[in-house]
Amino acid sequence: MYPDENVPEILTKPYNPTETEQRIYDKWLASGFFSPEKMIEEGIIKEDAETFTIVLPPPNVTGVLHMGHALMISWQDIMARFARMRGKRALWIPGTDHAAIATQSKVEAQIKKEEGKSRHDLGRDAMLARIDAFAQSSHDTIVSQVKAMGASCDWSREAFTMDDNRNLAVRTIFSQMYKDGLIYRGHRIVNWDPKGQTTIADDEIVYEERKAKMYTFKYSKDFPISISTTRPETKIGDVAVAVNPEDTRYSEFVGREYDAVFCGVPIHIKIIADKEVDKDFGTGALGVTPAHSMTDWEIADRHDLPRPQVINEYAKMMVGGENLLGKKTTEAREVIVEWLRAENLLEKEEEIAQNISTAERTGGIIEPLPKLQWFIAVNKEIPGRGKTLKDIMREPVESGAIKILPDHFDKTYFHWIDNLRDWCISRQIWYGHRIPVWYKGDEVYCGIDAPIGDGWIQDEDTLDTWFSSGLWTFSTLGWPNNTKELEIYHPTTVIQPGTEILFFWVARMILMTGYALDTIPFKTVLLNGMVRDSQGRKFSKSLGNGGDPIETAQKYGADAIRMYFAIASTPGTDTKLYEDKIKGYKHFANKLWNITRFVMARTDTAHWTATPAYTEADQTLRNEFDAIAQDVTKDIDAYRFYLAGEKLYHYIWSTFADTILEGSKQILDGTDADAKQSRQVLLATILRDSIKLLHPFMPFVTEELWSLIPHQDTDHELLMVSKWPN
RNA sequence: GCGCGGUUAGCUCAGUUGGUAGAGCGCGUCAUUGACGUUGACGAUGUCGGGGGUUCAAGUCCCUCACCGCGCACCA
Repeated sequence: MYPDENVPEILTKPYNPTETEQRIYDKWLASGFFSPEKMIEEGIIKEDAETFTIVLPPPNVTGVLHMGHALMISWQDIMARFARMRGKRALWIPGTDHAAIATQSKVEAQIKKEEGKSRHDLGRDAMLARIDAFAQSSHDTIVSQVKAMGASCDWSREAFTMDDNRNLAVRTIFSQMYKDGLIYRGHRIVNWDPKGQTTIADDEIVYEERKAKMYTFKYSKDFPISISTTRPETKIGDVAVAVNPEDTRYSEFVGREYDAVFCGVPIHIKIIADKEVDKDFGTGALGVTPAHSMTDWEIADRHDLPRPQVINEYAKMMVGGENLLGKKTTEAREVIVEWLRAENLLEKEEEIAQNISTAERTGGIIEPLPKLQWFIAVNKEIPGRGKTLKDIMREPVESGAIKILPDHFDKTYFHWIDNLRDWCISRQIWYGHRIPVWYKGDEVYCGIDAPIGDGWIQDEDTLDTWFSSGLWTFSTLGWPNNTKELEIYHPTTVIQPGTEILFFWVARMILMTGYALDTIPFKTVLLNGMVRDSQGRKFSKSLGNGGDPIETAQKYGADAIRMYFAIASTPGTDTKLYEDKIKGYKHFANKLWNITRFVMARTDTAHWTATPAYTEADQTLRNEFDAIAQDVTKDIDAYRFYLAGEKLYHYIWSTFADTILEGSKQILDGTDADAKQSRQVLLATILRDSIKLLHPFMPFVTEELWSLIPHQDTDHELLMVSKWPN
């Protein structure tokens, strides 16, 4: 029986994360060491220490943190704490994202539900005030949750994608791009979301497979060619029938023009030949509707065709007689099909599977419409640079200046760039960065600030949220001001987004940084997959399948969730969440707690501070540990947290506790004084170094234990800034 | 249609450069008033999706097929 005289009272009870974590986080905050400048001031690191910079992918201010955020914070904090302990000038910049359409539609839905009002009932200013209030409260929740996960972010540098500094950055880069001719206003066919009443970018479209009816018919009895469509209501807007140039069935008609009255609407159809037409699809003839189909718009470009619009922003018919005018597209479709039947023009009706385009945020069915919008030209040469924005996006990944992990994602990335069209950046919503363009009569002014003089009216539209997110690595460091911080901390070291925002965000950051600073935003892109429930489903409120990391942290400790995500999740791959496993890591924290209790009970301070002199057997054990430590260091360096975490878990539990510690009992109770002394030092030093190695993964329990064990002079009283072993 | 990923123990997943198949959970047997029951010891379970190839040696490299997931394109 060993008296616990060397053991602090707190260690005699099981480890209690909920009692500990808040206290520890406050201690870290009070130290100021989340700011690298404070570490320099205290002499812990040198001013010229290598930098490690990471920006937090800013969570949307649309509510609360979810498991995906918990994963993201777990990995990033491992990197930040690891870098800090290795003596780097480590900076982790936190922030939140205004998320434009996501936030606005959330608040709109809430107001609609609770007060039955639309945003137009409230008006722009009142609506924006409501959104701001919501965003502020979401922000506060999110920040407290990020802290609860133990994130060692430098809160003094916290940013918001729509605060004053970031707004200045947006206006600055917009006007530069405008002057360079890379941003232009154009009347083009865009993805219109009738539900959200805004345009959206190509990559904001989500395709859903549905069954649809395809109708085959002729415009009129004497029209020579049959066409097929799933959307008969758009055919009022047809101006041509296109066939493949090689299609001999129709070659005699090419060049001819016909007039018809289609469901009461006069139309004029020209027969044209275009290579885009697949002669094996349907009848091999395509009714060309330039205003309501992307490909048809391009065909119209090539053949100089008119582009009459027949469907409006509310997905209702804007031409036709009483039977059509003002009707929803789905109703109009019925009307026209009935008319075709009555006129005996309908030749075939068949069910086909088709991909329908929906808006990512609102779920609205996309209606392609011609509209006057703002675009970024990705294929245009940048004045004085001899390359395009597409080149800027492609080059650093091609050359290896930016490394994507897992590396097979670079193929996906290049594929996306190759298919990229001009980026539509204007949105008809209110919440977001207002486009810095003003109009007066025919005059157009673009600048960082409003033009001088009366009568200027600012563009009503706001910018795609990813426009400001694209500036995140450098706008958070003070750009467009030429700050010292920008010089020191940029390009950042690594960024860690989910695979689903590789295009939305990663590509846009590379574009914006390459354009504005002629450099890269980061050197490594570490992608994480999605966190799903144990059945592989997405977490969602409607499913009620949980997914609240804070609730889970209260139950098992933030350390347990962090260790879980470190080990259970590999780059680029989805992770299913199992509570039992998280529970296992809570047990592990307690195991470490009890290991410390044992070691402290059988050692005294001298063993922790002595210069080690081991017996041969103990030296071997120490060497084994050193090898593990080196491995772990290499693994973290190479972003293999799952390997590092698992090695530590195993070493500490199976090797250190079950083998070394169990084997020590005999030695400690034995009569060989040298062996005993050696073993006591061994236990103390391996434990101390294990606590260090584990700190990036499980910062709370390790910091708490650190405060209880004796230290060497070379170590700091805070584990967070103590020296990494090896 | 093009591309990417996955398929390893009952379940969930590792397996970094090719060198005798691993972990956790679960399961079975046993132990224990001695740091910890949030414990310990021991144990069972695998034609590493199918087929072919390269190699002294393949879960790992190459080809091919199947199924699952995803991205892009098409979507008249």
